[in-house]
Amino acid sequence: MDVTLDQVRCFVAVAEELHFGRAAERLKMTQPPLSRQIQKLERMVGAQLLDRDNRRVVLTAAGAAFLEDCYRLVTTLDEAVAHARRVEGGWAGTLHLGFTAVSAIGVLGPLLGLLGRELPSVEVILHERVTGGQVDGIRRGEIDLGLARPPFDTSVLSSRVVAREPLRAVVARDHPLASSRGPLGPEDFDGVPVIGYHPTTARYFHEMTVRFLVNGHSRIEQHVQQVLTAVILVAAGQGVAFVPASAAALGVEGVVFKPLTDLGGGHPDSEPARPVELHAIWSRGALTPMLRQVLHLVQRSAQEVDDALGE
Amino acid sequence: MDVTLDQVRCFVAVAEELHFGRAAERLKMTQPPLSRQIQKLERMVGAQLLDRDNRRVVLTAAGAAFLEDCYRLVTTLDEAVAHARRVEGGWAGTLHLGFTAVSAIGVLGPLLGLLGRELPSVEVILHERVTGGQVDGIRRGEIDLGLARPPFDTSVLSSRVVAREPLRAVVARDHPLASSRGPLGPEDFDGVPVIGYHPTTARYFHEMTVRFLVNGHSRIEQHVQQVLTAVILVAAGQGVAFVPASAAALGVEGVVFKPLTDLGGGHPDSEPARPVELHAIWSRGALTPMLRQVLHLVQRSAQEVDDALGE
DNA sequence: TTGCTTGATACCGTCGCAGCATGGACGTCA
DNA sequence: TGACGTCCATGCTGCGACGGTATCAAGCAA
Repeated sequence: MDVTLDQVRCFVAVAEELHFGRAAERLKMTQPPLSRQIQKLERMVGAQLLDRDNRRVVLTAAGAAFLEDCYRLVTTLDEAVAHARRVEGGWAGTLHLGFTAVSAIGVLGPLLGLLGRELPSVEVILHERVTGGQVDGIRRGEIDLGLARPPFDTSVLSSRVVAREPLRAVVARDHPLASSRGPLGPEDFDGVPVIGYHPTTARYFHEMTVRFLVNGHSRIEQHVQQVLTAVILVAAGQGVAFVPASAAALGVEGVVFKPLTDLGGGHPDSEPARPVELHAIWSRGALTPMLRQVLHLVQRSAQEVDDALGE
Repeated sequence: MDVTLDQVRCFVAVAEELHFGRAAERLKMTQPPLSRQIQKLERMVGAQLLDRDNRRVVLTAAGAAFLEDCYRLVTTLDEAVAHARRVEGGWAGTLHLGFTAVSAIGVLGPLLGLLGRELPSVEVILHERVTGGQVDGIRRGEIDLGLARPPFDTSVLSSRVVAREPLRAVVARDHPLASSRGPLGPEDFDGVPVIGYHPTTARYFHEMTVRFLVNGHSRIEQHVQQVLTAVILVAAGQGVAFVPASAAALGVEGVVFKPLTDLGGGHPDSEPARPVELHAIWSRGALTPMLRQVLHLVQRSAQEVDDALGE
């Protein structure tokens, strides 16, 4: 046979009361079965835990040591149950969060702050990957939630817009366009060398660049994979590039960010003024309670960032 | 109702096998009651721990978290049982060890070393007290084992000789007796001022001094309580004193230790050559398993010290 | 379709546990 | 000193919980 938690609870009661009658009362039972449980426990443990004659009950050294461990035992159990409930409710656990190196600027920071405040028992593990890598990670179960750019395979992924921001042109500080007034249109870049993006690994910005320049006569000369690379090449005098407004936060020296005329013809529900979208993505059907919790916070975080920008 | 350890064990088995049939086999039971136990556990915990359809079983996030805690739980229980057994056998626990400041020199060190090696799970708490204080401590349960000088109240205390050593005379380096040859007898101290001990608080050395000097004509001029004090007074030129041979280890400068002629008429079973006895004492009837273990080591330790001295 | 696997359910027998009554040892009080 | 009270242990009994057998239902394979 084996030691039972009931026996442990009985022992704790008796050890604290040092009196079988009162202990039985506390356990809402009668004294005889309590005596038997203690006897059985002592037999299982293989040590005399209580020294008792007909007059008094005292803990043996072994009993005192065992009592300490019993406290730890019941505490551990209570915590285990509470923890399981919290995890089930999404209030605790581990969140594997994917994000893109530059694109999440201005979103990831506030989100992590909010997570730390609102879900302190959730451990966040960050995975910096490009959009494609995040999609693979989600499919393999390595990532629970990603922050990435469309488009996604909506048959296996669910998504939600987290942030929209304007598209900007980056030009070197000594470039003629740097001193222009007002928003720039596609025609302003006629004949200007443009740093473009890789059509597959940076598909989103590639298409956005192409869409902006449609019907124009500029020359797309490079195919970088990251926004940061594009900005650095601009600073090096290699041409101009189109980047999300938040790229200004990268702090690259020697470049200026210029507004653009609104981009038409994007997704039907996109805002022309802020066409660059960041989405939260997760495995369709794997909307765990924790993901639900986190998505609420993602929305709140995006809202707060929006409000701050609106001021 | 309440969570049972059996349910926990069932859950661990299923969570590890991810298969009710195999888990049941491992638990030496059939599958239906196992299913019921898991259901009941989930009801008790208040969270779904296993996601199962008719084809496969997977842990939920809550289940994975709970599993970790379950491991801790059973480990804690096993350790608690093992610990209780060790304590009962005297292999672990806490030992309150009393000793006298100077008298235990040469005994306490080796004993503590041996305890640390042989009973590493026994925590030793030292209590430096004079013999009387140790006796009180034992009576109050504050001390388990004392290292003290006779006589004791043998109706409540058991004792065992731990060490015997010669009595020596301490004299200042520039004292006439310092350069004498051979053992000194009582007559050598005729007319010499002798530092004596307090008749009640240092009864043992008081009586030993008086017994040695019986029929002599020396003057006992002080009544110190500790051996160390006596040696220091000797160094200060206040006279000579009688101390255990191990007092040489105190390292007081400016004194020399001189052998004495054998002391007759001590206890019937005492050795005249080594009349100063150190006893281990404990509460009669409170010979716990741990005390038994420790007493063995005390004997071994004394034996080793004796052997070392004999070389 | 049949057959196999696997978890859930129904039903039943048995074992264990709790409760009741009592015993036995010890202290207390008149 | 004997009657009484206290307190833990033990014997006995009834019930409830648990495990086993049989079966079902769902999904996959050939």
